Amino acid sequence: MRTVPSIIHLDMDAFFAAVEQASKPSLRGKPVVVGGLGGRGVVATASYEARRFGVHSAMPMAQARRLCPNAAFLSGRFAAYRQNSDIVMALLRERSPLVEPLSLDEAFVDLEAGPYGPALAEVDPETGAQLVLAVAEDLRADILERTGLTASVGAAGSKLMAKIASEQAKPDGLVLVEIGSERAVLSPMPVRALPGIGPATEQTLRRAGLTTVADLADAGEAELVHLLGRAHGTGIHLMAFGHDERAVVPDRDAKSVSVEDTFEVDLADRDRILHEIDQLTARCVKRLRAAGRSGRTVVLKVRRFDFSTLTRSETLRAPTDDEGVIAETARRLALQVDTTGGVRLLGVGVSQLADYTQEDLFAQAAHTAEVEVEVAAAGEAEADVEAGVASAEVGGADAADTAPAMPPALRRWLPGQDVHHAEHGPGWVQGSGVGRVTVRFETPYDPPGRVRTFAVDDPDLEPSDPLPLRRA
DNA sequence: TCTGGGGTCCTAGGACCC
DNA sequence: TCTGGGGTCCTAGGACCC
Repeated sequence: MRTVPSIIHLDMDAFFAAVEQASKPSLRGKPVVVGGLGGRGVVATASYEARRFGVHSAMPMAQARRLCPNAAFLSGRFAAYRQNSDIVMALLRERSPLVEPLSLDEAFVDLEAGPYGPALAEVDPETGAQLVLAVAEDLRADILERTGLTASVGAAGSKLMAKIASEQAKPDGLVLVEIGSERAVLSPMPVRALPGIGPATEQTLRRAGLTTVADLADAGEAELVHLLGRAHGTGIHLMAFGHDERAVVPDRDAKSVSVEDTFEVDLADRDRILHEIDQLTARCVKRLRAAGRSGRTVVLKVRRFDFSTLTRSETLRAPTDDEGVIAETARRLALQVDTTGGVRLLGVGVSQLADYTQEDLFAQAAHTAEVEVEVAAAGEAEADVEAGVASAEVGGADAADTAPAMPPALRRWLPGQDVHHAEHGPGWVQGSGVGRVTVRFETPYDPPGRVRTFAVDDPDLEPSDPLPLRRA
């Protein structure tokens, strides 16, 4: 048990939308919505201005447009988010080597392991809390100075309470939960405030008459285990008392790699489905190899026209990063799924990852031989596999979307995208349609800029990298 | 204009082995 | 003839998080 609230949880405020507003001066103070702009997109992040209209994360984009038609709707710029996330994480590591990122915009830090550790170990609890507050405010000021973005911070004696504190601190705030006050803070909160309690668990608890964290503490472990199962029940029982001994652990290795796509229109054609599986496999393998890993279990995910979702998996005899082996496996799994009525989403993933890549040619050859025997045993399946392979190869050969140099006429201009014009300099795409693209020319360092419209194939206009939010 | 994409952890049943 | 228990691996699905 800590005597000083030396674990902090940092959470950037409306991160994606805030990066957009910092990058694009004309959007500051205005509603901004970042997410999928297609017919089936959802909101990733809404700025606080957009939230006032009821727009929030995971909401269908169509609904967000109805609620807030005057917002700027932007597709994400992950390079820009990554850039700024790297700056923030580096500032955290100046305070302690024990930084556990949870996503691009969120992390735990254990200050006891860093330069303030010795001081925190010496002082009385009251002085320790003051020191933590000073460190956290200094951190928030550094982040603002280096990125122009605001962060909220919670400080406490455990991950659980630090996370709850940062939620209370939002936006642009700092909250510290004093050691010993955990139960008083938690008791009046709705059960949903506890991480790990989502809509389904909330319903289960509500049916049992449990709505606040105090109710959970009173219920007792046996009842919670009965309602929620062993692991979840005991975990939530501990949390309800503010007990949480989990350590801050940096550098967690990924346990799976996966790629998925929702299609604008459901896929009905089997050959088209097999072709998409090949494309997804290629993307999955690229990321697997970039991480220097290989996997033993191949997972195919299918979401059907009615949103019913299922997975099929197969575990190989040895880990592989071979695109052919993984694609062959995923295609075989696809043939086990009933796709009549259409397919809304396909996904390909790999799990049971091995630490490094080893070409186990013998195991792969043995596996392939095994599969051929199985397939030969089922005549109909054999015909399907061969038809699938043949059409996928044809599809791959003429797929223009993978060509490295796309002809300018086929270029896609996405709202929010960074561009550079030979004459007008840096700007971003406001919108495009009917052969035209509208660009606003402004940078993070200047007042709002002017808008101009070009032909979509204007040779002077090209995509560009995001600018840093602060000049070097 | 209903419902993204990338993950983690847990449960439960069946196979298989000792 | 009737009847074990435990452990591990694989598969499928579900809840949850950002």
